Amino acid sequence: MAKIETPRPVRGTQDMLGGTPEAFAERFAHVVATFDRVRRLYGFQRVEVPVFEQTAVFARSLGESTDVVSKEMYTFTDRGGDSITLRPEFTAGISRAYITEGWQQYAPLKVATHGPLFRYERPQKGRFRQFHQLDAEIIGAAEPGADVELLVMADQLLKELGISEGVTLTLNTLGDAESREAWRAALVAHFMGHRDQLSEESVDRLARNPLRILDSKDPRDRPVADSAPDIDAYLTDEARGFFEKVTAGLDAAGVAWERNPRLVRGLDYYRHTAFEFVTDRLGAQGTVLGGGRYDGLIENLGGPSTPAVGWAAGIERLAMLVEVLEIEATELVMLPDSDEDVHAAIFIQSVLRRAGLRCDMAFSGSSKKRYDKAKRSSAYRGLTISSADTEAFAVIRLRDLKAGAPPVRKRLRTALDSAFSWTENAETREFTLVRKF
RNA sequence: GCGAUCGUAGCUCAGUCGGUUAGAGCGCUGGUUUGUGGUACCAGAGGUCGUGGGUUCGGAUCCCAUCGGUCGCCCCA
Repeated sequence: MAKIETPRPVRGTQDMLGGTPEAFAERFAHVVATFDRVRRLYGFQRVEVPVFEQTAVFARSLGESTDVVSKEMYTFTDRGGDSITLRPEFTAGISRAYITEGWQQYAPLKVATHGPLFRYERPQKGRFRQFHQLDAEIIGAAEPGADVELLVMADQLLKELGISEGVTLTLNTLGDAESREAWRAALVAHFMGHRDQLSEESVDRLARNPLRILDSKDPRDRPVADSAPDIDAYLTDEARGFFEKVTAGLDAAGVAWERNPRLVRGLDYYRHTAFEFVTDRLGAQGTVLGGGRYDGLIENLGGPSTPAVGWAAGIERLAMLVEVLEIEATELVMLPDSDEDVHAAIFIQSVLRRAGLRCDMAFSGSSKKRYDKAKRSSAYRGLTISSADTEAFAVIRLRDLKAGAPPVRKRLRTALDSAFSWTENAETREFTLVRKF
């Protein structure tokens, strides 16, 4: 018979198993749970949007011809002939829903979501083809207070995850449309003047995406990039005022921030505030949480001119930074003394579990093997279950397996009450159980 | 799309100037120890050395190709 070949996992996808020493699945869940708790503190409503959309949703919002759209999306034609794309981000889908579901009536809308996203990229540390993000958006608020609120929430989230140490909020303004155009023109002029000193890649960027030269990693570009003009001189009074209100709000909330005049965005719809929480603990992927104001996006999608601001954070990246969590250990492992006691053990275990105790029992094995297995596991205690000489249901006894296990005897007594009348021998500490019903 | 690096048991790895039957620890399976208890003892299963080709009397080991993982570049919504 031909050997069946197991299909390999798709490149850039991950499988996460809980209960392992790395506890990655637990850390992942912890990040999500913390986000869900914090977003409620700020009054962000949970929103659910589809995992796939018509390709146009992302193509229009991102700009038809960018690399991202042409090369880095999971796009396919479905059976009905429609072009469908797996969401590479949350913002476009939420914006589409804002328009098509009439959510304008709730503006300003504060929403949060999380889930899987898909990008056709080469995987590396902290980058996957299916990955997961937390997302928060405020739609329909033009005030800098919205930017502040999102940043304060992000700051609290990172603090509550215990990873704010070594993570810095870096902040910039891209100005309003007028400021941005003036700055862009000045940058192009500056880079044209030093064209011969730029890397080949940056010469290419000059035509495609000149702002991106500013945050180039190539050391050859740094002198020219560092001497390029900041946006400050090109800001309109309005744009400057907006940015000042954002930074003043952060100061008022006690959120630490750093100005990074080299922080830019690849897409044209960004206005005013752009920010990233960065760290050096994730290899080449420094950004842990990033976002900004995208006042032009909803209009790009055919909606009314609507101001909006939001951020997203990679759950895997956050999970890599949080401490390894203590895995919730089994409290009681059933240890039937012989095969005849297995059914009694099954019943007792079901009673204890209904009462909220974390119990487990091996599927097979002699009492010795069961004991060995329990001893090697992380379980706190064993519960031996043996037949009684009398007509009693069973005799049970607690056995410590780990030093420093949290007390359980009191809860055990209460749990037993629900199904047994029992006596506890003060000397041997054995419980003799008699079924109530 | 480009580059570097790594692929040996379920896991972590040893073995590689070419030479008997490819090893260890952990895990797994079975057994022994008549037991308030041991991180015991014994045995066993499990490998096309990623895949294909080449050089050679002989390849896990050298060469080429290919696939896959990891990390980086590009890109970063």
